[in-house]
Amino acid sequence: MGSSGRDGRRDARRATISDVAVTAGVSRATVSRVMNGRDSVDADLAERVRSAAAALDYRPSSIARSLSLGRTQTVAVTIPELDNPMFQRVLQGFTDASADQGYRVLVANTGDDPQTELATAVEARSRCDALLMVAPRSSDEALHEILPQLQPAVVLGRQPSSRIDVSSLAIDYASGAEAAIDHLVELGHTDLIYVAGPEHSSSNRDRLAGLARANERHPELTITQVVGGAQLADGHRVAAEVAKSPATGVFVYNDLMAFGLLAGLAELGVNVPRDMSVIGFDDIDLAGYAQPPLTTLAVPHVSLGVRAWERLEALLAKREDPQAEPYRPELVVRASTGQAR
Amino acid sequence: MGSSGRDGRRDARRATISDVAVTAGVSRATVSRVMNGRDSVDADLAERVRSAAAALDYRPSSIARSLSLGRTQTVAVTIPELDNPMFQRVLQGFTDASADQGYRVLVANTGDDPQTELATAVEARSRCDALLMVAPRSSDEALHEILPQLQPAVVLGRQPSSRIDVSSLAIDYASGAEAAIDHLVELGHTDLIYVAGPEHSSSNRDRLAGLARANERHPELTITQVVGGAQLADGHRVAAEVAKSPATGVFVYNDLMAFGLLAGLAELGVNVPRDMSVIGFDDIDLAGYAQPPLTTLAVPHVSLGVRAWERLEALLAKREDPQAEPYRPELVVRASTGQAR
DNA sequence: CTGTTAGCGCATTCAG
DNA sequence: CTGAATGCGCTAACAG
Repeated sequence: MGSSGRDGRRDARRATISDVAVTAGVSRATVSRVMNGRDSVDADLAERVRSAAAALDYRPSSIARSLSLGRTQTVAVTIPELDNPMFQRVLQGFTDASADQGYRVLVANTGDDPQTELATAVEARSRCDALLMVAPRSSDEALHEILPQLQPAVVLGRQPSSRIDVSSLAIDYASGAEAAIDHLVELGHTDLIYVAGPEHSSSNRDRLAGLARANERHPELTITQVVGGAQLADGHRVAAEVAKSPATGVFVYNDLMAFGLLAGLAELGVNVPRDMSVIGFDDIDLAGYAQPPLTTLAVPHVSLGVRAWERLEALLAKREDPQAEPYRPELVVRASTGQAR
Repeated sequence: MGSSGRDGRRDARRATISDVAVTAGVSRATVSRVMNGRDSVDADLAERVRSAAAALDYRPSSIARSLSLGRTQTVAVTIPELDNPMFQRVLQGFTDASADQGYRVLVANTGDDPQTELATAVEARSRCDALLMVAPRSSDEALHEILPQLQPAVVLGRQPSSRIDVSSLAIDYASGAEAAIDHLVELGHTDLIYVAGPEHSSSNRDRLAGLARANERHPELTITQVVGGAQLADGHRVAAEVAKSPATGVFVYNDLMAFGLLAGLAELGVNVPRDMSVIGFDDIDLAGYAQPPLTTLAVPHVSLGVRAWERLEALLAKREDPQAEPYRPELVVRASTGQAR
């Protein structure tokens, strides 16, 4: 088995706890105790162990520890699109927060295929102590069926549409969309466009629900839907259609597309906000530096990542963690929206 | 040890290979062989094993496998700033490429402190089969000293300043900076500003070296350095200083700052490129949608991430992998640079 | 306080 | 082709 036989004295394999035990003249248990900072070890012995360990450049195998302890100090994160800046910010907050408590993060990009998402989640989870699913694409049913096996787990960015038995951290996209429309209404706009997000994404559906609610409260509104997407180019592509429309206000699925739209509108000579008010979603860093600075709905992705970790940590510690209310995006008014003429 | 005694028949612990062996009436070795797709197993037995496994919802413990096989199918990545979009793109390329070959990625955000960077790298590496260090901040000496213990490892975005005994994937920031200056010179600009990056970052030093070389070839140039940073806000903050300068061309450390600068300049009524030419670095997605679209030097971070994985994979397979030339950023001319008046 | 023993879950040599 | 035995490296009960 060992590729070098029993006595591989001169090969470069890492020293094991046994090696340290031998050279320190103690048992492996004692080495283990010293390495784990147990107090109940004679000072002399402890010192001998420490120097032996140093001499051999010994570092405990975390894999062996994992097997023995039954925990890995690692948490898995599944993300549908790792190229999405929003998800990356979540990852950032989550990674930093968990690192503070000695945990590492295993990332898995699930891609757009909902088929593989769950399989990936299961696999990634199996290597770790817990799981965070960011904005899962899978159906509610599939999710509910599999989540029990995945616990501790938390789901971020998905409305807990039925009674979901995992901790979930929702973002109230609907109320955000509603607030966007209300803002445009207050400015006197009545003919509106919604540049939609990915058709099957639940966050797009949520926004549509918000639009519907706003429309109920303001029956005089016209809200035309335009096929969008999620990327800069999608927003840019849509500019001509928006420009020729009689609408005076546009609510865009996300800031990225809003940026593309702003650029396209500028090329077409449409003045924002004079000729057209534009409002985005997310409040990415760049929003404040757009020309004109972009009015938008702020979603604090980094802090949501942090909160996701706090949830998970509570679960790991078997603490009760009260389900928080869905996060309501906050309106940030800048210069891309203005009074209707 | 087992918190439930020998016969925890009714607790929810995952089935182990032994459970499957018992219910299938075979040995654990046979189960192992079946699970790993060894052909040399009687079809009947194999079938019995498979159905037992299915019935018990058995999934092999990857931790136990790791210990037994001596490999984890996981690679570690250290990143100095996980909030840096460029590094995230590297991570994206790397994650997807490695996933294609059945590897998972463990991310570790090392933060700005070079002190902890190496310790983090060692710790993360110890859980994995290999390591990618993205743009390490540590000194060359420290790096050289520790890297041998970390192999297989590759370093991305750092000039192999002395003979470095790990695979490294360098980006030739210096030649990029030179190309930026040359571009401005060709447009007739002679009074130039460099909005500098983080003072101690090696990628900033590299750009400075490029500027020096360009200045040697064009002794008539004046290149004034302005204290910048790396973020949008830094670029914005610097706008006034740039605006009041007699310079007509600005080379900015990265696109993010260039964006901030563009916004600041617009607020001050400085027309780009008429009054001032601006050139960035990186070619982030947004660059083409800036107003005006940003001339910049393209660094293909995603593909660099992919190449980093290819390197690492070659190392893991003990294949020889020829050291490639440092990547030379490519000039992308858009509308933010123009003829000097 | 320290050493002995057993076991985490799996893969693999070696007999049979 | 199959099973028994052994080891991966570490931790934790249990004696002493």
